[in-house]
Amino acid sequence: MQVSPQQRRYGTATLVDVAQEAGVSLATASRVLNGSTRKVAESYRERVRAAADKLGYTVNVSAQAVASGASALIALLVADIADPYFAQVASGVARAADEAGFLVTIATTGRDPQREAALLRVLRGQLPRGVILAASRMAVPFEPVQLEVDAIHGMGGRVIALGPGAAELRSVLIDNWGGARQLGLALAGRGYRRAVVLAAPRGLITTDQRQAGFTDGFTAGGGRIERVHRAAFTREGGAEAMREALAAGIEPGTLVFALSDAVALGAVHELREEGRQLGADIAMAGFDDIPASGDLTPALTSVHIPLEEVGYQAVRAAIDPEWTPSPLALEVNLRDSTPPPDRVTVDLDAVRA
Amino acid sequence: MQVSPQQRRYGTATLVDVAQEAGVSLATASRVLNGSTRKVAESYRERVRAAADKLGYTVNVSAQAVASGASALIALLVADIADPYFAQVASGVARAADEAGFLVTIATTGRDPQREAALLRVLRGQLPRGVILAASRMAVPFEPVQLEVDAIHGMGGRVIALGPGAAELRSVLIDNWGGARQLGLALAGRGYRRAVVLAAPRGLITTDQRQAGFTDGFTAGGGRIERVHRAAFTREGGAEAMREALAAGIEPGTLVFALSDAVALGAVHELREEGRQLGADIAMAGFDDIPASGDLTPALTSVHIPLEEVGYQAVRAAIDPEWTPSPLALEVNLRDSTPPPDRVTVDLDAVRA
DNA sequence: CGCATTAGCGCTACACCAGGT
DNA sequence: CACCTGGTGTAGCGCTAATGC
Repeated sequence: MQVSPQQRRYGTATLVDVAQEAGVSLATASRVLNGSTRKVAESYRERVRAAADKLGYTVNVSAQAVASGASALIALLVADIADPYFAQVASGVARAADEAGFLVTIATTGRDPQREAALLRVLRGQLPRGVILAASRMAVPFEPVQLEVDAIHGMGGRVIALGPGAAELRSVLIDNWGGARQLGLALAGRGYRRAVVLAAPRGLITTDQRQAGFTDGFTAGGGRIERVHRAAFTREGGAEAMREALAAGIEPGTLVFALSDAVALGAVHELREEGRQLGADIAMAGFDDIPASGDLTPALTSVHIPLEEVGYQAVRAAIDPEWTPSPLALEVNLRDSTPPPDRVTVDLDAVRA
Repeated sequence: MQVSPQQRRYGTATLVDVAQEAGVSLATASRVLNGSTRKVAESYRERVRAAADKLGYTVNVSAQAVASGASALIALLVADIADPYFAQVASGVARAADEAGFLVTIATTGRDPQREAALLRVLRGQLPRGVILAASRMAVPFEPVQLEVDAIHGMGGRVIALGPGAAELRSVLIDNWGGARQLGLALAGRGYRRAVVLAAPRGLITTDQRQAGFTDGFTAGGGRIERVHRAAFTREGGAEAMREALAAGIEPGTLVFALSDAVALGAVHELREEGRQLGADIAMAGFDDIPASGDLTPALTSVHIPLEEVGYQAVRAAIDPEWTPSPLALEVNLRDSTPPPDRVTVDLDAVRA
């Protein structure tokens, strides 16, 4: 925080300068330029605005924050901004924040709860109006994180969770369970009977819900979950889980369900490395429906989440007192990575059994 | 900026509280907790830290910024955070900022210079130590943007440009021209003789350089640029340009060079819609080598840019006075979207001519 | 040398006051 | 004269950095 002399304001006009230039009081200038509901005569408004324009004035938001005790800031916490899932959410957050005249600060947790807690503490120092917790939430809340969340509430900030509803937190609801169930039903309906699940470590609400929903739907449709392979909830994790799955043996015509598209993409990569074919040989379905999934050949079956909208709603939830959660529509997109399984294969299979 | 009474600090400890709790002066507490090189006896350090911990103290960065005239903030301006190119850069920025104890604010311009200027003005209000301009820069600087850049310099902030070197700005250099030239040479070397370029509107430094470099390399290798189709520098623009290109007719064995992978991905989508095949039928090369390009089948030939590193270096350039630009290594990755063109096709072609 | 004291950063919010009904 | 309307004056937000002891 060492500051060289010339770093200390040089050529940067302050409100005092503007007021002086306009020949009005500091208070009036403040009211014209930076909010307040109080009325100011049009003639004064003009003069102040002209002066501000002439001097290239910009409000010092830090000073504003110090004086008012709150800032027009939204803090966004994601696991990894390079991940298309979070990037899309961030896009919606940026759009909503911009519309509302808010600035966005972003930080990445790398999926480490310890880091998440530390970052929350730092972010709290910005007195953000809202904090959006997009990094994966645990079923059993991590104590230090919980403490920070409470502290943010204490200073008047709002904490928004994505996905699972949570007590004490506003949430943008994502029906992971329902979407996964629909997917399971649809794929069973297409004729799949055996599935292998590429899952994440237990404890993440999102993944637990997806796994449970899929299992429910797939078995309800007459299918059976043969095995579950767990690895990190990332692309690399997907490759790893798939390696494991292949080592354990996967018969042609088996469906592989990855708990996210990122995991699925990693798995597809691995599967191809091993010389297997995506589609009729090994079918694959993901979740999230990120853009890259559509570029895959054959295109990946997935459950579409309007992620940009999720981010947008999260900001609304943070800054609009009237906001109420409205369920976001998920959509199952069956594509060619899960073709109707070959009848012959199914019959042979029955015979073999 | 209206603040309800309970938004006004409640339960949030300040430095005064900590100092009181620890039984030391405000100044000492400040020195212990928030930097400064001045020495404080270990016994005092202990007491202050214990008090801070007990009260859950976090420095109010806004107050810090007001008092010191600078904040530990990096502002990042991108065209579109959902775009993998920018998402990867952002990832590197986040990592570097975190390492250095900086916070990152992010804003999206949507490729609109007008918006860029407006956002820069707002961001300036945060007194960021550095501003990273990742949104596409124009060959002819947009006046209002230039004014804001000057203002930021005036207040002691550093403005970092990505890509093309620029007078007066520190830049993380990306050798678009050289990379594109290598690509052109390599593809001519593989045997391609005719190329169609899917380009962006003139005026963007990045795209102009890539187009020029490719043209240089490809013709040097014995190839010829048949046509250039211009559309927006986005995925949708790629689809549009490809539509145009297909309408104008593309012979099998022709190489299509898209100025970015995003453009290429849009083009591939379009090409498939039209029933054409990627590879031997229509070959395609992109630029950037974003992860999604590797998931394409056949995988997309592209020029790899270490985007995460670009973001990382940008932050270093912003906060490290000693930083000097070191060229980042680009790498041409020839993949199956540009197979060696069929000899027969080439011969037939020669006969036909 | 190592601590405490304090001015002041830019701004907002409140208290205040002048003039017209 | 009390009341509104629309301006001014200024305390103080939490912190840093220069000065004092």
